[in-house]
Amino acid sequence: MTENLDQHFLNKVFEASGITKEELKSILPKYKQVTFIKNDYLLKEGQVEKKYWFMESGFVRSYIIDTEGNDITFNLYASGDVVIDYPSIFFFAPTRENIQALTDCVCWEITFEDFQEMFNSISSFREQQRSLLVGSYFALKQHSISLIADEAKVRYLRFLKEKPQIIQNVSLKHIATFLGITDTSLSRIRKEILS
Amino acid sequence: MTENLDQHFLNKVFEASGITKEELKSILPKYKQVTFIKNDYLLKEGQVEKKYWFMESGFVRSYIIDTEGNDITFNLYASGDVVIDYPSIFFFAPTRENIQALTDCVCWEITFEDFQEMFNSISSFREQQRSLLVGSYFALKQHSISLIADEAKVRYLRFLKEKPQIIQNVSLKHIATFLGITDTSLSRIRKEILS
DNA sequence: TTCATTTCTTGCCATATGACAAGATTTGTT
DNA sequence: AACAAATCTTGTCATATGGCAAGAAATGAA
Repeated sequence: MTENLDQHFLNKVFEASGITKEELKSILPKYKQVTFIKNDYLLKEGQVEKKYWFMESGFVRSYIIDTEGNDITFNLYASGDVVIDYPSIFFFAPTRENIQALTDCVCWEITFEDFQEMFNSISSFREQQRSLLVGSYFALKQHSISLIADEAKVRYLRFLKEKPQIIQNVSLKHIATFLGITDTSLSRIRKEILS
Repeated sequence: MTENLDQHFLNKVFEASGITKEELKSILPKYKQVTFIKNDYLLKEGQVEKKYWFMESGFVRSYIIDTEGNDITFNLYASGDVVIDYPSIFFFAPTRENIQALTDCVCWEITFEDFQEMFNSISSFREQQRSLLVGSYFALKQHSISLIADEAKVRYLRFLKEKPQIIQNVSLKHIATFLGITDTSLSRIRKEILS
């Protein structure tokens, strides 16, 4: 890992958030580049998450197994996204969620300790991280409203528009459960859209 | 407002969060007791939220009007809950949501400035407020999964168990849209449960 | 290339829930 | 008390989506 090149990706992540170059010098070294290969688990049900990741490349899926044993995709992540289970990491609670690499991935990992230390000492980092959390909350809120208010076709079309690269790289059955429908229904919806 | 008595409620809110008596002396005065009467709006679509509330008594509903003009309850609040639209307050963004008192309410109001100042200067306050946000995120996550994985009857029964006081005090049509169904369906589900 | 596995599509039928409308009941107002 | 308005229930019918299974297509392994 050549230090200068490695930092390129995170520089891009942080540059828009009012963090100074000086602060970046203490922030960036806390992030470690890690790679996952297809099917690796970033987090498994029952574990307490102690670190989280910025994704540089690849695709990741989080899912839960519901009470009837169904596999339900809770979220799909791509380049630029933050992969984190907030409740587990902040409450030191065993997660109910599995997070798995769908493809080989390059990620930037930070431990909760390092995060916590910088969150308390660097106010611009604090603002940026809080924004990420609120942004996740907002996205989840939109998704939740969509599940109630929109029919499945609309949810699919919206997702297609917002995350085309995910539609192209993730299998339909995973996208379907994320949208709250079966793969069969999604297949029919796609057929209907084509005509 | 007699200072000593007024603070009783917030003392209870803060006491479990490791905030010292000393710190409470600077925190509590920032909260102002306010009352809303039935049908008052705490927040209206298009506004930027600049304060938020701890509820001491009463019931509050947040709702959005979707693209087809349907009124959809997004959340229902009761005593002890925090009434806040995180994305609006943190991003200074006009909200899409309406927040309205369903009954007369007593609340404790804090402005975003005061919040922000204490968030940056008092670490235990910061932890407590971050926990509230993560807790909201977690609740929303559970609700979202339930919308996908559970049939309507299960969602109703779970809500009935978790928030019985809301079921007893809020009209069915509001509870129904919160659960993602129509009031007609909810009425049938209730009938079915009785037998 | 060949075979096995996974993914996607399609058909048939079942079912949960919605749309609409009419009563019944409750609540609020004067 | 008496009326109006809002809320809740119920009936009939429509429809989006699910369950299951079979085949087609794509992917991966040897």
